[in-house]
Amino acid sequence: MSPVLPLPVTLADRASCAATDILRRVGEKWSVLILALLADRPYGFNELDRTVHGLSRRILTRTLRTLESDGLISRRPTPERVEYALTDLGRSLLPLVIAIGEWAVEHAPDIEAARALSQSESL
Amino acid sequence: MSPVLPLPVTLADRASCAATDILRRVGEKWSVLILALLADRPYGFNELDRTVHGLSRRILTRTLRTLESDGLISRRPTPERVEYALTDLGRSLLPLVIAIGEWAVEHAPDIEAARALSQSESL
DNA sequence: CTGTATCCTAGCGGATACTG
DNA sequence: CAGTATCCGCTAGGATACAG
Repeated sequence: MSPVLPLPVTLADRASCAATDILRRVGEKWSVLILALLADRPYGFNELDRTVHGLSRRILTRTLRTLESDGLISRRPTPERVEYALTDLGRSLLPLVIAIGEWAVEHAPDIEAARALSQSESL
Repeated sequence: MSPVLPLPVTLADRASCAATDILRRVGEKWSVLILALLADRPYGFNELDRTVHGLSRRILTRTLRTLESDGLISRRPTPERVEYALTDLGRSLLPLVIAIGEWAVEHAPDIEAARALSQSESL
């Protein structure tokens, strides 16, 4: 009935395709964390490097570039450092992402249970 | 998956870690679309295969397995077919994902502009 | 301080063919 | 009808070293 990917018809279809696009970008391993940090205040490059443990400089650079090219964060070089900050666009997206995070925290037991169940079934 | 980050402290931190976890699963290429379809009614395997063009059987199977093991959809074999349906958990998540999709549709021009800009800058 | 350059691994996404 | 089995390319993620 509903013709899918090429021609999304319903709002849910169109929204779901657009959603996947964003989810895949924001779903990159460190994107959300960086967005959450920048929500408080701007950060310098090395500041981010020091703050986020386990994140290599290479990946940090790439993640920042991606977020910047999507217009979610801004990059402003100053004499002392390069400052990254949330844009208005990024700031408007953040609540939605945080909402998913809160959903995940709230339903963690259900998800855990489901995974444990499917785990035990596969044995 | 990875044993996540360093001790998340604030609610935003905790939510952002949990968010990444979910985003990465739901961000799989066909997950949202399948969830959106099942939001209407249950579907059989081949019905999904026929409805979603461009999706191979192998990927469909894997996607369904993942969604099922996360408790977002249910799998019920009947004499005629195997029926996949949204669970309550999945149904509770869907609005949040759709919200992101709507955000994406609404801000598509901004994102486009940002990408075009960064594209032209790199030349 | 702010990155690049190289090299490597694991996993997603897909094409194609086969199975009970 | 509902999947598996094989094989393959691409890219995210990371370790390490070097550079302006």
